[in-house]
Formats: sequence, C-alpha cells, structure tokens
Amino acid sequence: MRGLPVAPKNKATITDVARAAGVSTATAGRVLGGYGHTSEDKKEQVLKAAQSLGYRPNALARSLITGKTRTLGVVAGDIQSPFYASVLRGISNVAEANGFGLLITNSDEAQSKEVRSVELLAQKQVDGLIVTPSDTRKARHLHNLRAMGVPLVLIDRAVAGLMVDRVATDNIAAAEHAVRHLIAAGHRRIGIVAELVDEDGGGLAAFLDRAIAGDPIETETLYPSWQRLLGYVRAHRIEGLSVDPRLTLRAGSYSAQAAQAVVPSLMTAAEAPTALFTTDGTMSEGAMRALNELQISIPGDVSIICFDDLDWMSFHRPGITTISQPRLAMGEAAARMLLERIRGEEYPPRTVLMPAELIERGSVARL
Amino acid sequence: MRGLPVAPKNKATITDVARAAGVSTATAGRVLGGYGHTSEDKKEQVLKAAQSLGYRPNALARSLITGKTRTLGVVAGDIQSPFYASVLRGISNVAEANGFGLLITNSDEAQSKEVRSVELLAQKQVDGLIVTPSDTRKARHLHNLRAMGVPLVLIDRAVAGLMVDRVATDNIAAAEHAVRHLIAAGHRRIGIVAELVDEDGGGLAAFLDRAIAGDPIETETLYPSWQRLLGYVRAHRIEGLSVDPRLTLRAGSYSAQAAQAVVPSLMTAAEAPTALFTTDGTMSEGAMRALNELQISIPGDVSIICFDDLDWMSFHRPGITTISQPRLAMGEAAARMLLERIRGEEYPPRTVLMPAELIERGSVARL
DNA sequence: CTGAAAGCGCTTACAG
DNA sequence: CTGAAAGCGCTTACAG
Repeated sequence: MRGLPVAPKNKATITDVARAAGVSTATAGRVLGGYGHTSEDKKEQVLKAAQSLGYRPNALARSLITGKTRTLGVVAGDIQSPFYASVLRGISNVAEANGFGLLITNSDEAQSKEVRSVELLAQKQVDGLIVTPSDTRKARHLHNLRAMGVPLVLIDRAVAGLMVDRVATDNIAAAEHAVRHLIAAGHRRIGIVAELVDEDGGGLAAFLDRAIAGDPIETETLYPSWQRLLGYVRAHRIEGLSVDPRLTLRAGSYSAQAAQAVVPSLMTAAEAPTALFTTDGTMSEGAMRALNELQISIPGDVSIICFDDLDWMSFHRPGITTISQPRLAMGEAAARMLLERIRGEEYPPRTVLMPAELIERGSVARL
Repeated sequence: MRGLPVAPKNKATITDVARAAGVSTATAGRVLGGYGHTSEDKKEQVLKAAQSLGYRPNALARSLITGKTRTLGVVAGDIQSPFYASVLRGISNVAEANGFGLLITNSDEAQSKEVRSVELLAQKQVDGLIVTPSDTRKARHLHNLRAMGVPLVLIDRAVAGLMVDRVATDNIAAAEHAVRHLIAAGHRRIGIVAELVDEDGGGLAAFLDRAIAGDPIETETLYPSWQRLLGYVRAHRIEGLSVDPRLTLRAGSYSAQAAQAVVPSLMTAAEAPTALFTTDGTMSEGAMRALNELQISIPGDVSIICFDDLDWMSFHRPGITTISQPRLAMGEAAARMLLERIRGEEYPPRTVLMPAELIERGSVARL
C-alpha cells in the first residue's frame, strides 16, 4: 500500500456510470460499448454521466469476455536495425489504421529468446502474431501456435513444414540479378559477404559443392543469406563462370562487426576480387567500414553492390548500387494478411514474394 | 462462428487444471500463479495436470484482478527513424529484463495522433507510459494521465508545467560545443539547419532577436531544435561573433526532404557559409543529399558537423564529425525510471540530462 | 495448507 | 428497448 502523492486514481467503471445515469449496467454497457440498441434519451444520459466521470473503458475486461484483444504481437530480430525498423513501421501503419495495438519484442535471432517472446505474447492474448523465425528447421513453439489456431504470419523466412502465410523477398532472383549485373560489367572475381549462420547439410563447403553442381536444393526454408549465396552461384553458372570458394565470405553472425572483420583478409589476398556483393544492410555497413579503413576506393579499387537501400547509399560518394527490397511494404503486407486471418478469412497458406529492385548508382566500374 | 480448419483451440483454464488435478481452483491458482503456499504433493499434481493439458495462463484475467499488466506503453515519433529505433531498443532491453511487454505506437510528431495513442494505451491498461511529446506547451492528455496517477516518463522533450521524470540530452551545451568547435577551426560564417517547427513567441526572427540580445529564455520546454539553435547563438556570443539570420535554416518539418529542400539556396547564395551544423540525424541526411547533388565537397567546399552518430558517418569519406547522443542509454534510463515509479518509489520529478559527445572525424577543415 | 465464495469490469443471452 | 443474472479466467480475503 503506497500513498500516491497526487490525486487518487478514481477510475470510473461502467457500474459508476450506470448509477450516475440511473440505468442498468447492461444499458450503460450497450451505449459505452457501442453494441445493441438503446433509446436516444438513455443514450444521452449515459454519455453525459460517462463524460462527467471521466469514464475510460477497460479493454482488459472487454477482451476477457470477447476473446479478442485487438492487439498484434511481433517478434522481430532487432528493432534497432534499419530492416526491422522499416518492417515494423509498415506493420504499425496497418495495425493503427485498423485500431489494433502492437506488442513488440526482439529475438536477437536467438530461438530461446524467440520462444520466450512468443510465450509472453500468447499469455497477453494477442489476436495474431508476426514473427521472423530464428530457426527455419525446428520451431515447435510456432507449430503449437498454429495447432491452437492462433493466426500467424512469417516475415523474411519460412519454417520447414509450417503452413502459414508468409511474406519475403525473392532472394535468389535478386542476388542472381546483382551478380549478373557485375559480370556484365566485366567482373570475373566477385566476392560475396554474407551471414551464413546456422549451416545445415555439412556447412558452407558442402553447400557450395551442391550449388555449383546444380544439385536440387530445398530453397524455401533456406535462410535469406544462403538463398542469396545460391543466387550468387547460379549467376556464375548461367554466365559460365566458375565459383571460387575463397571468395565466399561468411560473417557468421548478424552484425556489422562480423562483416567488417572478415573483409580485410580477402581484400589483401593475392587474388583479391574486383567486386563485392554484400548480402544485406548490416553486412554492407560492415564491409564499407572495412574498405574505408583499408583505404580501398570505390569503384576504383573495387566495385560493390549492396543489399537494402539505406539512406546513406544515395548521398555516399560514389552512390552505392544496391538491391532494394520494399521493407515498409513487406510489413504492411504481413499485417494485412494477419488481419484477414484474424477476421476469419480462409485461404490456403499464402507466400507473398516481394519484388526486389536493382538501383544503379556509381559503385560498379566497367572493366 | 467460423470453422477452423485446424485443431480447435481447446485452451485449458485454471478450472480445467484444478479438475484434472483433483484440487480447488484456488489451489491450482496458487501453484500456477506462484503465490501463497501449497504442499509439495498438490503442487506436483497441479503441475502435471497443467503440463498435460498444455495450460497457459491468461494474463488478461490476472491483470483484471491485480490491476497490473506488466506492460509499458510507448509513444514514439516514428519507430523507423534511427533516433527512435535506438531509443526503443533501449526501452525494450530493460522492459524485457524485467518481464514487461512493450506496446508501441507512432505519433509522427502530431499531437492528434499522440492523443489517440495515449488513449489506446490507457484503455489497454499499461502500467506506465513513455512518451516523446509532440507539443511542449499544451498536453492535456498527459496532465490527465498524471492526475490519474499513471506513471509517465518523457523522452527528449519536456512539457510546460508537467512535473514528471524526464530524460533528454543537454542540447544547448551540445550545440554550443559543436559551433565553438567550428569557430575554433576558423569558421566565421556558419549555417545551421534545424526543424524549428512550432514556433512560439513570434517565430524565428523574434526568437533570434531575443537570443542574440541575451534575453532570458525559458529553455526547459523549448523544442530540441530550438535549444540547439540557442546553443548556436550562444557560441557566437561567447566567441564575439554576430549571428547572420540568413544562415539559420528552418526545415519546418521533421524529414530529410525538408532539410534537403532548404539547403541549396543557402549554399548557392553570394555569402554562402563555410561550415554547416545540422541539428539531428534526419536533418543531416537531408543536408548531405543536397550537398551531394550540388557537387559540393566536404570539407573542401564546406565543413560540416552533424548531430547523432549514425552508422554511415564513420565510413563516409571524409568521416563525419558529429555530436553523439547516447540514444540506447536514453531509452534504458527512461524505462528504468518508469519501472521505479511503477514499483511505487517516490522522488521529486527527476530530469536526467545525458551527456552528448563531440566525435571528431574529417568533415571540418581548418581555415 | 486448503477450499468455497466473492469479485475484477465488462458482455451476453434471456426475459420482459 | 431494458434490466437481472450469469460468466470470461483468474486472485483474494475468509474460514477451517
């Protein structure tokens, strides 16, 4: 029991309003809650009483009965990164337009944190969830959600065997496009820097072997960075170029530091690449830091194509050629699909692949 | 009534668990809710029953009784901007560490949206609110909150007469520092580009007159961009320089576009400045875009000091000298203060001014 | 330690 | 159209 220094919060309830208006709680509830029918004069009395009491509905009580909270839960990797920040804004735009609140958590791409987030959101009874799954293979918590009938939409990644709506970028095509653009400009030794965490099927070397051989690869549940690597390999195959595994750089984690750490040895090697493809915004920033420290100039010493169109890329000198994915629209699409499911609309699980666009600026030299 | 294609969500309640375990709901509630005392064997029975039924507590029901939701509400300007994205991550860090959820909304710096956000969050019964107020003069909705005893912490801005905890940057000192740094480097004509929306007391000209004359100015509830302008003027006064109002650029809104639009006329004027001070991350990006399009080189043609240390500033060529404010730490501090209030700790309203730091890189030339 | 009962603030059949 | 009553899924005194 703590004494509040300011006014006691005398929250008025529907009972208080009903008493003040001289009607039943049912009638007060009907006008305040906007359901059922009420005569004009009662309506007026109730509204006046509510007004003077400063009545504010308690969404908790309503939700407990209706089973709906009008709240969406989101599990993002890191709301601080430009990718998630934009996606979240997209989600927020449509949530807000529909009167939904947004409960947001970070997973830091760790499934243990993701599981905790989902549990928290589920206990808070969100009407649906948007998640960027940390693990594309196993995700019992997400399958459980599905089994409980909780609407779920995935962004950026799929989960093996989880049949739910999903929005992502066509990463393979986008990467293939970027790398073919470099090849067309005359580049033959092209480095790629990607996260490539969570390898499966024997790691990077084995994956490259299969990709280079053109073996069938289950691409749906591949991580985006692996998909982009696959696009890189395919571009080489199409153009009749061989892939040098020494040019495939794995950062190993999702951070600019990791990318920055891995670039120097490649760029100072005997057979350094003439061009670099960095597979997302964070990898791009790490690579740019490394190139800057090495005093390697763009595109004089090395050409570069990045992924994600970040603000600085347009005013950097030279302008950075990049693959732009519509982050905001991805968030909006995901939220819209989720709301449809919440409304009870039924379709087979949908996969929306958003178009990624090559934006040419000045970071690619013709050889 | 819609048919679910998958398993019916047979959500188990505490009643179901109690029945399965052969105890009362009170006992089941005690072990599941972690309150009161229970014998070891009953505890075991209940836990086993809960496990096999896949019981998940309904936080709504608990909150309705306890009056606590363990949820924080946040009204940010735009979660997509680097400033808010970082602040939010800071808030999220401490919320999560304390088992709190986060309900996040955008105001787009418009009070009408802010009012709606606050109302939504209040109805959802958040335990406390962190807001970046859009209007520093009038904010009835925030005063109401305070009067209702809802814990409230302000970030970045104060509200006139609203005595609540607050965390911000010492904007005047930071701007003064930046501008004196330019003056020390020999610059005499220094342009400033700032938002400067919501003028009061007669607009920009009148404000400048008062600032230049050294008239007392109520600085607490000044908008950050006005505070930074004041620091700019003070630096001139201290260094014995006069202020040329033609060098004070008002973008008029919080967007890179607005900043970009306003720079060219200044830079192409007869008496163009030799240096620019951009007063936040967004203004900085807009100014950089404009300079890039005008082919004005840094620091050869013009020197620049920005505000907020954005990722690209370190690898841009030249490196960008900037005032860095600890955005993440600001969010963390705000959340920590809010949690203290929620716990019932009582202090007089606290204002935490975070230190801003000048990071010297290569964008300032010595004249 | 345990259970029966009341109640949080609403909405929802059910009568009238 | 209106009200008395029951109930959403929990927690909290209150007895035993």
